[in-house]
Amino acid sequence: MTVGIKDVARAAGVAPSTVSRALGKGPVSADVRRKVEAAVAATGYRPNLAARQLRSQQSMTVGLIVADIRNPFFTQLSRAVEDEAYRAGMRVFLCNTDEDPAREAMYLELMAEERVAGLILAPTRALSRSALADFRVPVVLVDRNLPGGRRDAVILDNAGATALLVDHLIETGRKRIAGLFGATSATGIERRDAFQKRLIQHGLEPLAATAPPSAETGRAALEDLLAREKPDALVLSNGLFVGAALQLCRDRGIRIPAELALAGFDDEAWTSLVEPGITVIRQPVDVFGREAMLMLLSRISRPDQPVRTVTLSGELVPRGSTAALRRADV
Amino acid sequence: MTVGIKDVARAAGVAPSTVSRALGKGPVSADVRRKVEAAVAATGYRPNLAARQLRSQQSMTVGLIVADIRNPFFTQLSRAVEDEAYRAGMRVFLCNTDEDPAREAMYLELMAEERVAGLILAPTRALSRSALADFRVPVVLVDRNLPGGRRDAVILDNAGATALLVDHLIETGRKRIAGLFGATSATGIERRDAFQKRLIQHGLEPLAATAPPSAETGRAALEDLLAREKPDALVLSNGLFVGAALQLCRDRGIRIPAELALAGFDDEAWTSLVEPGITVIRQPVDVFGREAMLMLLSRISRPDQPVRTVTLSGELVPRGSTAALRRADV
DNA sequence: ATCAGTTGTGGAAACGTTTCCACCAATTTT
DNA sequence: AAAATTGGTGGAAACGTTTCCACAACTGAT
Repeated sequence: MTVGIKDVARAAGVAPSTVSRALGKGPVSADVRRKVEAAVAATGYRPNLAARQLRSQQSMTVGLIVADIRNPFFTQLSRAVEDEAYRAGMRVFLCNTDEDPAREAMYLELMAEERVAGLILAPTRALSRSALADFRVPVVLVDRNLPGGRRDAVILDNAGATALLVDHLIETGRKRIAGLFGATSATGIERRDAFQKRLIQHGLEPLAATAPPSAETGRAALEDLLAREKPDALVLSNGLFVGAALQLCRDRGIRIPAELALAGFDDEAWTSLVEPGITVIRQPVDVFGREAMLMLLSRISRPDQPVRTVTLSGELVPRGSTAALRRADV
Repeated sequence: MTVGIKDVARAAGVAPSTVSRALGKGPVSADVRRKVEAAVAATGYRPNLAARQLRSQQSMTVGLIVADIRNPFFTQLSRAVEDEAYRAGMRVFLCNTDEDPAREAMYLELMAEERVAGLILAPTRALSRSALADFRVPVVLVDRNLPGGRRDAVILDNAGATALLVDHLIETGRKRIAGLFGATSATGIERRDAFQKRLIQHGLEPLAATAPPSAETGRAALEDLLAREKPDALVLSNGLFVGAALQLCRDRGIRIPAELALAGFDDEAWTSLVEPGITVIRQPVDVFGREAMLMLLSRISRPDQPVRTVTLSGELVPRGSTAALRRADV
């Protein structure tokens, strides 16, 4: 039925092993190579990846497990990873956990069974230590680090970026600054901690809350936060929350930036399309992806090299949502 | 080094074939099943998917090839497909062509070599007929059909949805309606044709242009269209173009809807956050994904069943960007 | 009590490659 | 001129499973 390497060998009048070498990198005469290529074209032969992988005991695919495929950060990241993988002649197996630890565990297991060459992972906070510990394949963490720092990782300088946001809000005259942070990621927690620390340094009260990263839970947490704390500024730890906050303001008729300033993470396209534009931290997403893939390739080729952590800086993009207060607005 | 089924067999005191049956569905005694499970836990055994697939000649993974992973339509689609696949005990191998026919051809080839059980595909218009013709695995097209209609497909009623948009603009008083459509997809072309046909039916001049689906090319085409045709309404065939059009209006100070009405496809979250909200066609994206996966499973189980095409309807979501013109605005 | 059927088990072949080994011929070195 | 190296090739083993086959030990029907 399906045409295998033996059929090609027969068609070319050589041995199967010779076909394998001609298609791979082994030394073959120009004459044989020509004949084999002709036979491949004639038979419509396609190598069976499973057989190849089984015998050669190595795979050309790497896994990429992201927490939320709908988040533009992760889609852009996966594109960048894929581009770099393509450049290195590798394929990417993309999986989406939806911030669900059970699903994350399942995909981790799957990757192990696939015997992927390596894995790039944006872990949930609930990722059990052991699940990764008995994982023999090279792993690079991206966007989210794990306590212990025993793995290669490429992450944002969350403390620095959060401080940029807080300082900016204080400079523009805000005094009651509240923040909502993602509960399921190390990133969200790091940003919250940095937020609290920085506000205390400024002698202000840190009004922080966390929520699971969905539009509904975010909105509920925000409603609670606004009612309880009456803030004059809001910091949001991801693009989803920024959207939820803006929607809430629209529904309630809360004026931005006069009544409430808005600032957050992730420079999604629409943040500059709304009125006023939203002040955000822009992350070098493509660099995240590229760097993670290169790091993984390097770890694959030399498994025992020392662990590295690459920290990238975010950039403050000030827009109308945090414009300085004029006398008239106060 | 790596623990195989033989090691488990030895640990459990049974034959490898018995382990295989215990882990699979073959008949085994409760006693043996218990022993095997204990041995698996003790040895940390993980089945080798490549070996399993090679021997059993069947794969539990399906491929999903989308044209642009950054487009929310496709990310939401892939989530829906994945959910449904998960429910059926299958995995999804997600690939992104970036609307590039060369890349599409490469991934098609890859899927064939992977021997996937089936493939869901959003093809570019440039997809060569032959590339798919000598493709033996079951294929379901999604979002974009191919001429000939010889494949299962689940698509939008593009003509109907476009007519909804055009009629709505005419009802709200627009006379010079221009449209920009994606050049790389069958979908874009179908929408353009329906656009032109409907306008002609109304006795109006169809001002249509096409462009490759990127923010830059879209913007350039829009600038040209505005300068040349001086339209009072704009129809955009995808979310990317809607964003580009809005950005252009912002930059030029063009007032919406007074000077120019905006309406398009894809109900992305931000279209209700901007002022005014954008009138759009909402597509049942989750249904697309679910339906495509079910269709694929059905085709896999009965390869010779007749070809089906499922056509879904879009829903008009009228917002401020196409508000009726008041006297004062004219 | 014999026969047919079922259930549980082990041994061995098979899936489609790559790679090891052996070999030969042609070259280069001693 | 013999020895050593090199380039090219074929044969066969190996990768880790599943599945086919054979067989034994039961079950229930004749």
